[in-house]
Amino acid sequence: MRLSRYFLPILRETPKEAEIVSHRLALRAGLIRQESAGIYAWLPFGLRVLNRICAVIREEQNRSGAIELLMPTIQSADLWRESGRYDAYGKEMLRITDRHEREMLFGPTNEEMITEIFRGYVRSYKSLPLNLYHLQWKFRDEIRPRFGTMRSREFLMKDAYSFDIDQAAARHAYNRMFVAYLRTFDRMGLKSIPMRADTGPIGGDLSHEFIILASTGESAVFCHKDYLDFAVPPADTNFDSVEELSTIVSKWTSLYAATEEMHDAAAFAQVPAASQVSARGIEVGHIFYFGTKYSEPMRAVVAGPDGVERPVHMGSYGIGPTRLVPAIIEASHDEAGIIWPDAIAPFNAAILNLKPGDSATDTVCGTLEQALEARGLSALVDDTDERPGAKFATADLIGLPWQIIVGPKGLAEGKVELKRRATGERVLMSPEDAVERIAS
RNA sequence: CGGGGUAUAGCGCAGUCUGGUAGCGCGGUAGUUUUGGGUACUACAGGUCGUAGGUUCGAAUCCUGCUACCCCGACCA
Repeated sequence: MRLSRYFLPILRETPKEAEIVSHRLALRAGLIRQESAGIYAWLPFGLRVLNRICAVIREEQNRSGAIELLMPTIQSADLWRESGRYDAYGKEMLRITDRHEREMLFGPTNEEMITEIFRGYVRSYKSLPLNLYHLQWKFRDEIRPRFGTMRSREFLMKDAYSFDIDQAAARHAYNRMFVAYLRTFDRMGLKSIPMRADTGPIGGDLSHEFIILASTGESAVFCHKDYLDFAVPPADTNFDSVEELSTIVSKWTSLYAATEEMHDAAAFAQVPAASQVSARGIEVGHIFYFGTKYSEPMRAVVAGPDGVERPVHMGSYGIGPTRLVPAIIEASHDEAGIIWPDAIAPFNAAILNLKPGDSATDTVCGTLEQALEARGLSALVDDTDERPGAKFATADLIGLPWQIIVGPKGLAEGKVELKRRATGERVLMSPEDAVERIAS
């Protein structure tokens, strides 16, 4: 992709409304544009990041055995009356009346709808376990949205819903998601810590928030520092093995870790002082087991081996991709701009043509782009008329993991300069070697 | 919802106190210049001063209502 033909509105100055670094950088690097309070348009560059985050989430959800579907954003109020949440949810729910005066709502979550779908088809324990998920826009009319897409009213959520015959089976479903979440955040370069959490209005008695530490986090968190060095479960983890997963989950819940609401100062005091981490955190995922809270009132029942019908045991599991974008920026940036982790970078490399119009630099830039694409990698070629200094500043701001600097000076010796954004390391090498290095 | 702010060109701001018909920097366009860390110069384009009403010969400026947005708090799958 040539930058001169792309749509990347970069801001040199910081819009005054942006208080935290991820919000500032998301605006300056042309990722998002605010349209109303808590409502954002995703510009092309930001959308590429969002899509890559969703791709990682899908891979790990699928690996764990979950199955993707897609439910609508607009739901019927009647459905929510069945669970009793239509009145309970309060002003945070955006209620809509259609032309026939039917009461509708913009979904803040989908427990009711997925339960309705489930009960329409599933009758037997033989169809279980089942975990269905989707990635869909949600709307919660937050009292005060803030920090860009960190807490927005309209946001994208991956929400998964598990169905099992009993509590023991549901526990395994919970563990599947637990492990999938550890892997998902790790792949995005984030150190997530599962913390015992309040279940809130969703109910249930087993819940963990996945928190990443960040000074701008919205909640105070307390944990044992060893969590930061725990090894994340590998890709070949057997998600069907009850024992294997429960061993992993036991390990990851063995040490103290709690959010402010669940904090137990006495228990935390038992942690050696040198290992106590008292910090702020961003919630990037939240998982719940809530048993039959919805299946009972909504009559989602399945027959067991004994022929007796019983309410299905459920859990729900959320990740906010539109919150992950700022969370990743908070965790990975420097003075000059964003530093995208390789797994979710909008392009793999920036190719800086320091002298567009020069046949040598033009040719090498074109060759590099094609060579990268042949390897399944993407590149953004800066072919604009800017000064080299401006191009360096732009490349650092938008934070692609690699920069290939192509100028007449280096080409005189047949070399380009390869810069790693994260470390700032710059090495002169042949164009072929640069491609090789990025692909490896 | 309580408290505190803001609204003037795409972005950041001055001008408002003391009313006289709008300005600076960045950005944009054209050109000259420069060419490995945000180059310099010249010219040009771009604003119903959030909105509705009032006072006045005259309102960005004074008064009143409204709206939007931001910050703190409470709130928060």
